[in-house]
Amino acid sequence: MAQARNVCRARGARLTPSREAVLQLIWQNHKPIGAYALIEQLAKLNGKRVLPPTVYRAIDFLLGLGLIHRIASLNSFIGCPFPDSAHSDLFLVCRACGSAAECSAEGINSAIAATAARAGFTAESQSVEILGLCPQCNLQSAESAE
Amino acid sequence: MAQARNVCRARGARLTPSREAVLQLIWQNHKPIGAYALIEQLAKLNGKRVLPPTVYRAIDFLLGLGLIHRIASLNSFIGCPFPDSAHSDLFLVCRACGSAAECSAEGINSAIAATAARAGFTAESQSVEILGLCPQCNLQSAESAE
DNA sequence: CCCAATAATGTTATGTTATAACATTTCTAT
DNA sequence: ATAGAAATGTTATAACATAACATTATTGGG
Repeated sequence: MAQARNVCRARGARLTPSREAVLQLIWQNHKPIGAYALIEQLAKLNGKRVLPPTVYRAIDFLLGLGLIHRIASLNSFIGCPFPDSAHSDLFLVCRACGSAAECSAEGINSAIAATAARAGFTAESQSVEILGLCPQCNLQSAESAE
Repeated sequence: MAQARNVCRARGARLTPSREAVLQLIWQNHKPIGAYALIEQLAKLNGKRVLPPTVYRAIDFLLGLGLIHRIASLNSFIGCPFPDSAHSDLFLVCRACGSAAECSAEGINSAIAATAARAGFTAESQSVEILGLCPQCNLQSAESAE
């Protein structure tokens, strides 16, 4: 959270209470969480109802700063573990437990850059999501299959 | 379309008229198209109203056979140009014109496989979408900036 | 300090995407 | 012909997201 404050200060952005609350909730979850689940949790915390624009605005703000990421294939959001450094925007999404691990993978990014360049395409951002089984769930499914 | 029929025959699946109609529409569009746009077009073709489950079922069927792909970042669907061969599921999505070009990029797939393996993750499918400007739109934006 | 400009939030309404659940029809193989 | 399976029709609603405008809070210039 201190890190988040630094990022905001560096960019002249205001980490207001409601934005911070959304960031907290997303960070506490170690899995991607949907906007409406955030709405519910926020309503419970605040003791009053919370409307969609409230959280979507906070989400947009946090996405813009790179403090969270959107997992397009799940319509949900997850905290970014390295908000200051450049990152790959690459996720290993487990279909069993719903986790989404962000990976740094230089090889992939350079391969993507090369592919885009070859096609004459100017890459601006990317969404790379690998769906499968995380190590834990993989073990479990192997056990249950015995 | 003959190709589509072959794929179906090979898999013992039935390319019924409504599935074929949806496939046609997706193929005719050279850009990703959303489910509700398909519903409209299909209704116009058929001269009667079409309900969501109808197209979503066709979409699921076609996705299952690899005849179309889902572009997660756009909630829309596009035809697969190489339905029989293995493919990368990698798209160059233009934010200006909305096109989505499917790329074969061996380097990326091997890099992804290596990253997943290193993390002990079993990859099953992937969604790799590069957002940016396609060559045509790139030129145009360069011109208009002069 | 006050005020105007800007930024953020509140509020109402609605748009867009997707699926659950169950009824009916069509197809297939015997 | 007929039972079982596959596909489609139908109703309803769930889940995700934003437009548009009103109000409040913040900040910087005077």
